[in-house]
Amino acid sequence: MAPTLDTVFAALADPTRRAILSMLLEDDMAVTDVAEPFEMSLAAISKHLGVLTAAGLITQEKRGRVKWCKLEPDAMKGASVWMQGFGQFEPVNLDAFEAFLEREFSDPEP
Amino acid sequence: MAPTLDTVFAALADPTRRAILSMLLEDDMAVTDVAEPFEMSLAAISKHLGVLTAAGLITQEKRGRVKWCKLEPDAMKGASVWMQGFGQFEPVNLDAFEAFLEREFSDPEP
DNA sequence: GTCATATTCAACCATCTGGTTGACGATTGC
DNA sequence: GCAATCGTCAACCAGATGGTTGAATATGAC
Repeated sequence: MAPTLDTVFAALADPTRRAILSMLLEDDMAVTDVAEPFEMSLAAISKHLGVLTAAGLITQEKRGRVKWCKLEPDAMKGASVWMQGFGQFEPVNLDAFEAFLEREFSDPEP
Repeated sequence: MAPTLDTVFAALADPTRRAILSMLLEDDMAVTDVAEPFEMSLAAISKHLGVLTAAGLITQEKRGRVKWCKLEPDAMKGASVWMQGFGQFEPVNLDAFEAFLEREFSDPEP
């Protein structure tokens, strides 16, 4: 699923998912280990990981019976740059600018 | 309502709200004028503006019977900094950006 | 083969979200 | 005063979201 500003921002809007991303900043982790510090079911964490994967913020690789989660920080690039556009007051058409960013960052070149 | 990462990211997850913020980048606007380009009711836009206000991304000031909306880009800072913690995202690829500007301003759509 | 571990799936539920419509209060202009 | 304009409120609706539980699927260990 192609990551978009919609999916990335929506994924980042949940504190559990942001905490998961922070954990993965230190190292890759198995699903069960990701779930351990949270007071919710493994299935709920599995859903959160699905949202993060759909947004491109993590990738999951199955080795044996363990699925490893790996942070993909580049998926934040588009969102980060979009926000930076508000730090400097460019006189540019921001709607088109947003479309430009989507093409550049969300749509891997063939 | 205190702006948080939750409210800011959630507010940014909607394309209508991002478009509104882009419009406000150029100038302050009245609610009716904000709503004009969108194909939805004024009440719907009013709700979106409420979400943006709750997130601190805009402020609204009533002068006469007109309510003016003003961008507050500083509200993005927390979210921006949080993302920077995941890596430095170079600002836009300038070559691609110039090509974009070229298409945008000098090339009428076929 | 059998059992335990790792993870997802399916169904369900409560709540949130983004939209609608119609009524309403506030303000301006004639 | 009266009509028009600006914007919000309230009630409602369909669909998404975030959680649960229990069954199912893989894989590894013995």
